[in-house]
Amino acid sequence: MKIASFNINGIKARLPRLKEWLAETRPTVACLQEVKSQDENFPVSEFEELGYQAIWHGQKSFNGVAILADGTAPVEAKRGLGINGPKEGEGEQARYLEADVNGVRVCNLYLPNGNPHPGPKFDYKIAWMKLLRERLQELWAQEIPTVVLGDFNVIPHDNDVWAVKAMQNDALMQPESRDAYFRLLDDGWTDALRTLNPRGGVWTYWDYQAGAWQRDHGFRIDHILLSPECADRLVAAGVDKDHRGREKASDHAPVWVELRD
DNA sequence: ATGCCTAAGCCCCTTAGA
Repeated sequence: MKIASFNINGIKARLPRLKEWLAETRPTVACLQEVKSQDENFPVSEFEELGYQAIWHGQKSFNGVAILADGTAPVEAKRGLGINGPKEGEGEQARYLEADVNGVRVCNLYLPNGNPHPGPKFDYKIAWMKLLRERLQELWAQEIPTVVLGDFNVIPHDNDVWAVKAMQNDALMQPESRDAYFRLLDDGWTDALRTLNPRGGVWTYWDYQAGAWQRDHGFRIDHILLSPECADRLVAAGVDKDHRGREKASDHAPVWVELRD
């Protein structure tokens, strides 16, 4: 089965490109981030026409996550990690959705960006990552075959970015962000793209600004982590890079893993 | 030191992204 993650940056603006990607690459499971739409506006019928069933956790203007499954209904297991946003009186942001599909637990996440650093948004990012780790430790203890994927907003290594200097003050590669990410890996999760591309140089994001795509000024922040049961089934992992270069593209490219059945 | 570019919502500019 193929499990994919795609930060679409607005489902309304991206719908033609998103449907095109689903039809061309036909993932078994597609996890979406930055849906940027309220629940009642989620275009579920558009996906049903393509043979996908879906669950979603929306929010007005920002954030929002969804899980699509080919020919079957994702069975929701958890919605949100139980942490409020960084603004006074703000409720929980729509950043986490977990479901079972074909015997695999899929954890779809849109991790807080954390800029500017330092500040309350960065503190929120680190707190969010701590709660994520606790949730993943629960799943680990239950020995559930699990895939954790999405926009982590963390550049793990220096060779995951086109120029370290350009990003060194950014929340995406602060030592605290990286430490929190590596604590997850130390718990035993396998970073699928890293495992198959240990020398780095694989990007999943290119900024809209300053000709970043044309200059290949990108970095890797969309990740797919595998529990041991899933890591044993890993046959391939990749980035659908050409989808970043199309008209009205997201600033992220889709990432995916292929697991043996 | 800042804008570069894009999306959404609401009012044509602001907020947020990374």
